[in-house]
Amino acid sequence: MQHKITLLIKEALKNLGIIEDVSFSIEHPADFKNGDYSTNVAMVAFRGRRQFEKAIDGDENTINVKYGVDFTNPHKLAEKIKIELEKDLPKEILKIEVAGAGFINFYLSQEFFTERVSEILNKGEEWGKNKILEGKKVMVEYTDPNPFKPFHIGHLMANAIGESISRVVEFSGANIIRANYQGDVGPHVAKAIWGIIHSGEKVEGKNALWIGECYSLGATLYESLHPKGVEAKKEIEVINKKIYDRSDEEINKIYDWGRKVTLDAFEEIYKLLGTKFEYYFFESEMAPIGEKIVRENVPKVFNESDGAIVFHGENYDKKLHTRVFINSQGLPTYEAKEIGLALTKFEKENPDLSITTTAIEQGEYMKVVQKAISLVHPDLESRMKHVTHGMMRFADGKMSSRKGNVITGESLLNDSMDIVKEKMKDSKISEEEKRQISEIVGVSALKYSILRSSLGSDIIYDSEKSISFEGDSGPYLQYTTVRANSILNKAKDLNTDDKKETPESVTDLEKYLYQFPEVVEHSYETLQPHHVATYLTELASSFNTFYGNKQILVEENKYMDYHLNLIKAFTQTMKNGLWLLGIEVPERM
RNA sequence: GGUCCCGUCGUUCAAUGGAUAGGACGUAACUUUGCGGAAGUUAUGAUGCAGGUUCGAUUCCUGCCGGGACCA
Repeated sequence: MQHKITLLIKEALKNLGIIEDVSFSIEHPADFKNGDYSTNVAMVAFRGRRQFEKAIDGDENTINVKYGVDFTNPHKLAEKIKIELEKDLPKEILKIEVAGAGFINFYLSQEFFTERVSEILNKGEEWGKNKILEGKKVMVEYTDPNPFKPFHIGHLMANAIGESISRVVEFSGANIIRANYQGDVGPHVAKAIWGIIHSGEKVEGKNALWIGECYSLGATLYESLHPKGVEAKKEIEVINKKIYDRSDEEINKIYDWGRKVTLDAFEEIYKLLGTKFEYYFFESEMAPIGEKIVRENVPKVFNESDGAIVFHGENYDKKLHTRVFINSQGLPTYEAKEIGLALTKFEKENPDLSITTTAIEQGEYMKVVQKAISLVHPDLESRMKHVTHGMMRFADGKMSSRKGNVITGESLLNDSMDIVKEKMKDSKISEEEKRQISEIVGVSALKYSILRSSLGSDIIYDSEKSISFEGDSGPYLQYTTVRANSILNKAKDLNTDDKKETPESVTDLEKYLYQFPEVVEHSYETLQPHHVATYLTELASSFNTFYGNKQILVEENKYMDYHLNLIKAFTQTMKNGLWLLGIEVPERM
């Protein structure tokens, strides 16, 4: 429709003799009373003429030759364009009005909206998809928790965002490959193993939570200046070496056990969250690959410096800085491993686009690493994208897994699910179904609270406020959809043969519904899932208003057939949209 | 100290350079013989400060103030 209006306007401009190339825009006004589409063409043309006037010092004759039409302000020009447009209006456009500073507003006809409702019902699960990335392969890396450390709410945040981005990209026609990158070697593992050994307990039957506590113990002592801490630090460094060369039988055993236990625990959480990864990359595997690439590219890209190998980012872009890729002990750093990872992704799947999502604090680091990669492989530069998200923070400061003041993802999920159970305590639903519903709704509350705001901003963790079940929330969207489905179920056996009239007025519900594909596209272009979240909330709200104003299932409703189709179109759109956020819709709640 | 990001109702979050800056929470009223009240309706209330560009600036530019990230 937007395209059609663009052509109409271009035609009108031509007929008016405006030969200047006017780059106007067409958008949906924020307020429906200003029409369904709106263009600023008159204002842009006016500005164009003003600039033209300045350039030629106001020679009236020349101006009017160039513009073919005389106008003293945008509003007057808009009126002229309007009259031109009205000479041949297509049936989808009901009327045109000029308003404000010179906007030309298009009001679509009831027929247009009725057709959209049918289109939604025909497309079903395909509704909202586009073909921008048809035939393309896109790899998305996200979550990235570390074995031997707790899966904290930051990982929960990363997972919700990465999963939603994956789905939005998938709706744009791409073949999606989900990847997870995990640090299975390094000081944090040594700290955890030190903690396990010094707990004096047997590992049999112990879980990931316990390993997390052992890690916290080791990490705290490692940083302590107390004699005990100094001693622990030495021991941890010894363990760290032994993990690398696998020279100690007992440590190998603990390592293999702990790695499996924590990874299995992560898998439980992924299942609950609805994520399934195709690839798991590990730092231990990326280290030798990255090291080799770095050493091969000295001195072309990397340089030796005091026994280490570094990359001088500032030589290429003054916004970058120097980072160490192989340290003075000859060991590859995170940077080297990151190079190994990036190239492994391209070697395994050769994606057209490789998206990496990390916390915002990795932003500067990734810029340097990606510059280094693009110097080694110039063809990959345009195929790598880095998306950052904010942190989960306590109201009084930063959350740190190193200090142990973390909220685990599991406990937050449990809290959220408990609130749902509490809300359902008086309902007659069976305990088993209540458990299932509490999972779906609890996860939704959490995911929505993460996905509702634009990426990059922090989320302040407050146990009272961060999980919301009313108003602007995941459960609100689910509840509204469930209610709509409930009407459809009740209407199944009703005969609507004599209730097939089409109403003359169009509600906000229809006006939101047809915009869904545009929202998906916008969300892909910006890689920002919150556009979908915001849209769904507006859509659900418009349904609730509709629901409050209309009696659907009453004998007098001669529009019943159309209303039921409209509700079907609504539930379909909600279902598709919530899927993009990684949220399911329960049967009832 | 350098580079980058961010300052919007009391709180939390929106707004491709557009129209009266929009939701949610909170607060104050109201709506249930009407299909699910986790809902709806109404009221309340904000662009850090000072300039600049523009027909038009929350958005772009400059300076200042305040917060954060990375680097040193």
